[in-house]
Amino acid sequence: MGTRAETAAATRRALVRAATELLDEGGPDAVTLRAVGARAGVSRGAPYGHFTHKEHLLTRLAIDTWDALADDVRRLREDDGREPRERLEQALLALVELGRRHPHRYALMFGTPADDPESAAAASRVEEQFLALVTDAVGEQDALRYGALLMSGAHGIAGLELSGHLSEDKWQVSGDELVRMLVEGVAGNVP
Amino acid sequence: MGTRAETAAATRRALVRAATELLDEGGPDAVTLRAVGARAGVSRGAPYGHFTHKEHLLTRLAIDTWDALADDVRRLREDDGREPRERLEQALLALVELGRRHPHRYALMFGTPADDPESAAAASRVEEQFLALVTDAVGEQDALRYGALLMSGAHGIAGLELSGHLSEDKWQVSGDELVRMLVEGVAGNVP
DNA sequence: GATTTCGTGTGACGTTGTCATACGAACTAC
DNA sequence: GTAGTTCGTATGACAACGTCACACGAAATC
Repeated sequence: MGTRAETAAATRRALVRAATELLDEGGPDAVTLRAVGARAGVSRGAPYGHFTHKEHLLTRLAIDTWDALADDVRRLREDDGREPRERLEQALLALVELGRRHPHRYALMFGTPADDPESAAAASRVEEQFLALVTDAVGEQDALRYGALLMSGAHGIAGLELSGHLSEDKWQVSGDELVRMLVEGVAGNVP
Repeated sequence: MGTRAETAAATRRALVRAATELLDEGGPDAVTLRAVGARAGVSRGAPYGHFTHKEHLLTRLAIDTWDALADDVRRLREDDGREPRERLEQALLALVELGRRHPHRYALMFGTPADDPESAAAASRVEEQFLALVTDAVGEQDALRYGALLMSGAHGIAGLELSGHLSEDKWQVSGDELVRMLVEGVAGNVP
């Protein structure tokens, strides 16, 4: 890492890593450019050499999370040992689980309208992977409609869990069970 | 409005009103206590006489929106001219429509875990009203589970619409159609 | 070896949330 | 009616933040 381009790329990675850690540990308020710079071992102004403004850095975090999710779903798709419907259910559970494990990243992904084209592309890759699973499970006919319904359902379950509006005490049902009911209700009607 | 208590209450109302307008017009970033004070005709420090901190004021906005939604659903419930399933569908559509009409208020309601007990109570009132509609449509048995699933579905549809991940061009289906599919799939199985 | 490039450090500015303090008018008690 | 109290409001101040302008210095280019 002697060359300048290499150290600059390393700094950029360190910035993204620091921002991710700060977000996971302390939520969005903890992600200040000063703190990010400090944790990455650079000054408070250094991020501006790599990102135009703070939101640009946050968008990068969202893209990375989208991409990681796309990889997870892709791996699920390549697992031939399961029934299509079970793989579909696993993919929806992966989204809900992402919300549980990294709530602030999840909020970042869906928080604000994705105006950034790169972010939209990353989200599209997840949707493509997911849509293929839906097609395997319910057939090509109406896969789009069912896919939209399933994604909405899973996203709603994740969202209500995150905002604390899906207490198991109150509704007598867990998020995982809701995902199963969702798949059953949608894919069960289309044999 | 001569007495002091009256003018203070009027100021408080003006602050809430100003904050609501600023939120609707310019999103969360536009809601600064200075701007709220200015629009309400008071100084930047005046809000601290009525709310402990900024988040307290925002929580009040969320509660008011929850209460307005509860009223809407209650009115729907008292409309005896419709089939139970249609009223249920209307209630879910009301949630989605709230997201469309007041996206920033919607984000406020579900944005952060509702730690405030008053806010949780307001949300509970909506859930009670909604649960009664579900019971009318699918019976008392498993109404809780189906209610949770329907709420999740509607919330997910609203959320994906707000974040731009439910483009009709891509999925060949509108949010309203998804709500209908959701009610059909859930309430249709329980005659 | 001289010059250019560019990632980085630093100072500065405006804005924001929040607190301490001071003012003044409405309320209370005599 | 007057004196004292209460409390909503106005103002000054402070730290933290995002962001820009500028300067420095080492790597890259010739």
